[in-house]
Amino acid sequence: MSKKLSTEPYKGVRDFYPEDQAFLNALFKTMRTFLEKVGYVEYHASILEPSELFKSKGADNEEIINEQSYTFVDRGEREVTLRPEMTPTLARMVAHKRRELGFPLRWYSIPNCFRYERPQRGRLREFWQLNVDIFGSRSIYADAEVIGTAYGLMRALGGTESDFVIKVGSRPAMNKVAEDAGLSPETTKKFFGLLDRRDKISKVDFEAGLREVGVSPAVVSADAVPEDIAKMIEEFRAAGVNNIVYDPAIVRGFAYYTGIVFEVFDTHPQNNRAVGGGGRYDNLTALFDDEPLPGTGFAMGDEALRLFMEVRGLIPEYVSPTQVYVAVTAPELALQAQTLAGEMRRGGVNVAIDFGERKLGDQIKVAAKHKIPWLIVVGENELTSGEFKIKNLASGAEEPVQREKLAAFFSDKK
RNA sequence: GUGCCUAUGGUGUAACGGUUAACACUGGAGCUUGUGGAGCUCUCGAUCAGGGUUCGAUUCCCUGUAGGCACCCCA
Repeated sequence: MSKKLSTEPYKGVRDFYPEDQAFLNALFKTMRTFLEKVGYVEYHASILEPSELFKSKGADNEEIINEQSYTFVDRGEREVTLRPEMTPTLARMVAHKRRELGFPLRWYSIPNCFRYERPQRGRLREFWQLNVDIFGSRSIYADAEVIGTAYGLMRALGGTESDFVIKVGSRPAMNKVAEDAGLSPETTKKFFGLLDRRDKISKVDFEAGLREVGVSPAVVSADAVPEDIAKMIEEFRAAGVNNIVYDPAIVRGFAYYTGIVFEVFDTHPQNNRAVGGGGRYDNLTALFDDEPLPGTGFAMGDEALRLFMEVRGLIPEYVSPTQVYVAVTAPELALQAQTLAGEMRRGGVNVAIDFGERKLGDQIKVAAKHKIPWLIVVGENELTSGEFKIKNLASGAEEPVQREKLAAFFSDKK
């Protein structure tokens, strides 16, 4: 006997069974509805990009491309990469048509991305990542809008203000701290790395590290709020948004950010993690042309959001998109059941039928197992009388309905 | 890349180093001849791989593999 294949999915990627896919779809639907309400439009692109797109962001990122991406050579000797993030693609698309797009531009996308790394809780090799960006504005109100949009989305997903906190930091402010302290580029890098790690090390170690690089702990305290951020936080307060705070340790790695940066943190004790983050970048299209195009935006991962919702019971119970299951009392009636299903479908109802190969009890079982809310039995009696009993599988209640009124019965029960 | 933990049917668990690896759920078949999504009967199905210790290994040891978690990194 030959060795059978494993039924496990490839390392770090997920199978989406109908219930999983239903959740993902619902999550995306909430995202789309909310973002389109506040003026964003959706774009998309291929998952494949030439590798060089991800290589040129800066010397520091060489390693990321070589070791943490899916890169291979195609049959035409081109080096290609499965996108590990969407921003370079976005920059490419915007730069490609910048003369005809019209700014400010509000775009969003929900791409799947791949990163070659060891999977762990909340971090997988394939993930979907909402990307929200505004191009063509230097206004701090664009930054504020992006932060407010992240806030609004968290609320739209069912989060309350105590469920998450948005920590806002400032690259320029920290650059100035480094400059005032007379730090060399290497020491500045060390300083930023220290800031990034602050929440993972003790306060004593953090402050000792600061003194080591030559920065006073006082200037990186949460009390030393940069003026523009203080004003922004105050304006959010006035608008009734109270969980946005200044945090000097938010610097977002060594990425392309040049201005305000922020991260959305889950406050649940068992789920203390960033669910997303972003900030301002003013030089992104520099890869493609000479005229700088400012932008600001953020990204959120599907798995981090799912965990956020899961620990709070915000994930709704699955119900099949199929509204009605048509059971038949004998195989010979399958065609009649098809006809009936067709009538209901024309009336806008989602209907699946059984082929009558198994007993009525088993057919009911299948409908219940598939979480289909309603059941209709097609038998000789019903076909003759034209009256069908509609069974609610959740409550067990039954209700007689005339054949021609079936579709109407369900039309208000979506 | 580093460290820690885990590995028994499809799923969740059980088995002091000692009979034929047990139980529940799920799946399949049947009975109850159209409301029985229940009940009853039957049934398919597992010790990750390779070494070692032992009279005897699911159990102890080693290696490998896989998975999980944390670190590194996090675009």
